[in-house]
Amino acid sequence: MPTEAELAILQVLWRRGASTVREVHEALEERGIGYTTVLKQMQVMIEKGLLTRNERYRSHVYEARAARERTQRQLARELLELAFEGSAKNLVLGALSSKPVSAEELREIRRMLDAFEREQKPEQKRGRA
Amino acid sequence: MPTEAELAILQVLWRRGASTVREVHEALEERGIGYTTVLKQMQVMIEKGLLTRNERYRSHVYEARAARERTQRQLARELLELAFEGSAKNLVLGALSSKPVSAEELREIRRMLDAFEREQKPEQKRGRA
DNA sequence: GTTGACATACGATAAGCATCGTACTATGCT
DNA sequence: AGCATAGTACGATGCTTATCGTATGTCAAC
Repeated sequence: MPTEAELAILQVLWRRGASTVREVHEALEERGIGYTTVLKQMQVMIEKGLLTRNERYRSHVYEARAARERTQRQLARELLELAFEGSAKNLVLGALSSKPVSAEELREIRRMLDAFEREQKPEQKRGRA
Repeated sequence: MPTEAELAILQVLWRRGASTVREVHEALEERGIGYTTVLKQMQVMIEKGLLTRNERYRSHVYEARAARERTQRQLARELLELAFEGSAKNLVLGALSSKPVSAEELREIRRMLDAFEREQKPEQKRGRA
């Protein structure tokens, strides 16, 4: 369970892929946060197992250890238990009412639901693996 | 943005309605946490504006200041920005894949989507105030 | 081989969180 | 009145987070 600052760093790494501290720091510049702060945070994240790094070069290259989707799933689960009494429906409701959602996005969500329902119902014979 | 421990207390208050510290403590007993700990936390939550209390009786009676839905909406929004790059679709996906969801719940979610789509169409509507 | 630029390592600090112990207070029973 | 009980208030502790400053290492170019 990454903290807020850690999530900001993870977001950058997920978006850019493997990066140096300097690159992450620059991507986070709008936050007005010091270089060594980012460095230290990333070092701590290594210890926590959130990142891996390649030390072959002078500037170490960091990478997120877990895929974005996996972390997101875990966070959703956590929030679900902590604040939504496990009700996925309410979490979805919260997500949708928390900010205006475009019709386009609503459509995509619906498509996702379709896919989900198909997958969840294995009583029907499936042709593909 | 309530912390984890604070959310546990809020959950109890939302479920039970106005309650004394003792009642909250008992509802949380499976956590094996001390009485004065709960008391202190609730006092802090008063200072933060998360709770209100009625001191008319010897045992003060506490109540959540914000409705469950409002807090949930805010939490969803927060997680959305922090970890999902604002993509409601991905948050919904995360919620659904984080644990098995019953067909019944899927149906309800779909119904909710319908309601949303209808609401979004005529004009830009916000959540209730 | 000294220097400047850039890197990492790491200790220090201030704030917030979760937890509890102890002190104090009000109530009711005998 | 005096005591036990059940409450609140609050300080202290240990831990984590976010932040930064300083020390130190590396390397290229003069």
